Amino acid sequence: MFTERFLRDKSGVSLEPAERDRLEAAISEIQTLAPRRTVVRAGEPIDQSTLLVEGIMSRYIDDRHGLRQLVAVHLPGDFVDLHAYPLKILDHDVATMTAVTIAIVPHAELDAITREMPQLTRKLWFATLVDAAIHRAWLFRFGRLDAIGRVAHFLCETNARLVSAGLSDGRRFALGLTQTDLAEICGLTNVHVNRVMRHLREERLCIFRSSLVEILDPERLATRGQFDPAYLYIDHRTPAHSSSNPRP
Amino acid sequence: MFTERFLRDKSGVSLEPAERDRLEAAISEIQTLAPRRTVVRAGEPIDQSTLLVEGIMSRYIDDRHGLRQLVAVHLPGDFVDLHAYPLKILDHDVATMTAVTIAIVPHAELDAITREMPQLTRKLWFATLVDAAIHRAWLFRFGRLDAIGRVAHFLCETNARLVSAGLSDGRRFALGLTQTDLAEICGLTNVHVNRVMRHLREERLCIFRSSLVEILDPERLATRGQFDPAYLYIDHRTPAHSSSNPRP
DNA sequence: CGAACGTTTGAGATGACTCAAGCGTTGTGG
DNA sequence: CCACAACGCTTGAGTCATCTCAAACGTTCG
Repeated sequence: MFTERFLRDKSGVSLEPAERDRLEAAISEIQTLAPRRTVVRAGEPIDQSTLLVEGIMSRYIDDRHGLRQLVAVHLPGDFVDLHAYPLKILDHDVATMTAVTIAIVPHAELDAITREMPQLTRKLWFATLVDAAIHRAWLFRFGRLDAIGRVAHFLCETNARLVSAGLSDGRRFALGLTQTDLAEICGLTNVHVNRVMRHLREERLCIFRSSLVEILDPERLATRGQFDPAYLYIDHRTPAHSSSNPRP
Repeated sequence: MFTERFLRDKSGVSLEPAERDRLEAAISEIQTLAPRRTVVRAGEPIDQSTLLVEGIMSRYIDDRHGLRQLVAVHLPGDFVDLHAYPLKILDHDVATMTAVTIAIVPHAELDAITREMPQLTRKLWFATLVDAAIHRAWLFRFGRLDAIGRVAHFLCETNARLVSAGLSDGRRFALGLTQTDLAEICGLTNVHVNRVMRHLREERLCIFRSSLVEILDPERLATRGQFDPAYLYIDHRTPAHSSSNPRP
């Protein structure tokens, strides 16, 4: 079940069995890719989209000097470039951050789905709009938070999303990123991210060492990052995930 | 024709006459609203969306202390909160910036459209994704540009969008915003925006006085703001707009 | 063992902020 | 029709968060 985590726990739009089957059937191929590979370039027409099964991917925009600004980080269960289906050409690049497993969905299959299953179409639309809501949260992060707040906000967001994917227990999760990655995500320098991490550690809010994030005080970390998870549209009526165990 | 400017010149998705008629028929009401009124609050369920006919609207997220971060500015022709149709609840507030004329579209009408007109549905989906692309451009602006670059980028973007709406000739356009509005948009203080505007004036790049923006050197302004209009998905095969003439 | 990569720390530079005050324009009520 | 209040624009001075540059240290892996 490659689509197992897609739209899991999203309020009011979790997939019906028939819809999930249809989406599974739309997958043309499963691939594994190495870390730090660009898989889609801005401006190139594309006729398929990528569902992330395992690993972390990113979307970024290069500036004139080749410095990249990350505009999204994708976790297992995300339909990374589903928006390429209506758009056909992307305004940004897509890359792997870690090694990943992805499922390829041809746009021709999505054409069929939009013709035949308007309810499922609306749920796919919904999924792209949650990504847009995350963009807005990132705008808030950039515009209103200082360096410590930005990192705190990102860690809270990632934790909430991984809990929803069944990959965090709410306090500890694996995150195969470097401090330099964190810097690109938060619009800071790696040097300053390092100082921020030291601060979070000394304040007993959060520890990030050797790809393991440990949130010591979720409450205070969320307050420091002014984090309110409403924009993730996670349905809290269905509590945790007993299906797949969280991995440390 | 209240939908006249909606999706105008968007590459590959301009509306067929039948689609435009259907959308016009979906409008339940036309309203005019005063400047600086909040019209939708985050977290409140909504069952209708707003097409902006005239004026400027904004979307924003409040921080803990009530300071707002703008996450979008909407111009005539924008379907301001179409994303509320799949999402049902918004993660941000929606407000008028100037006096506006809006067209209300009930979600029940959009339900009918998604059932009956998959092509039009895909175009509505497309419209929400262009908004997301603009979010990404804003993230780039915040993460990679200094104060002068941010303002330059925003002015270039607004110019391009207004040209597409037939409301700018590419060099001069009316923009009923204050320097404080510009500061909220660009994540700066109004004091600093004032210094930025002086710089742009002295460099003969752009003048903004009494609600009139005059771009003196579009080329250099775009360079200064690292502005590349690709993310707006405007179709450049159809040249300028002879106002509301039908196109071949 | 050496090379590549990531983390850590220090010192100095700087872009944007805060606070404060003055000026110009517009609209309104006496 | 004037006075004044409200609002937006402009400028100055001092502060601070983050950046840049630089160097050292730790870890992993071929």
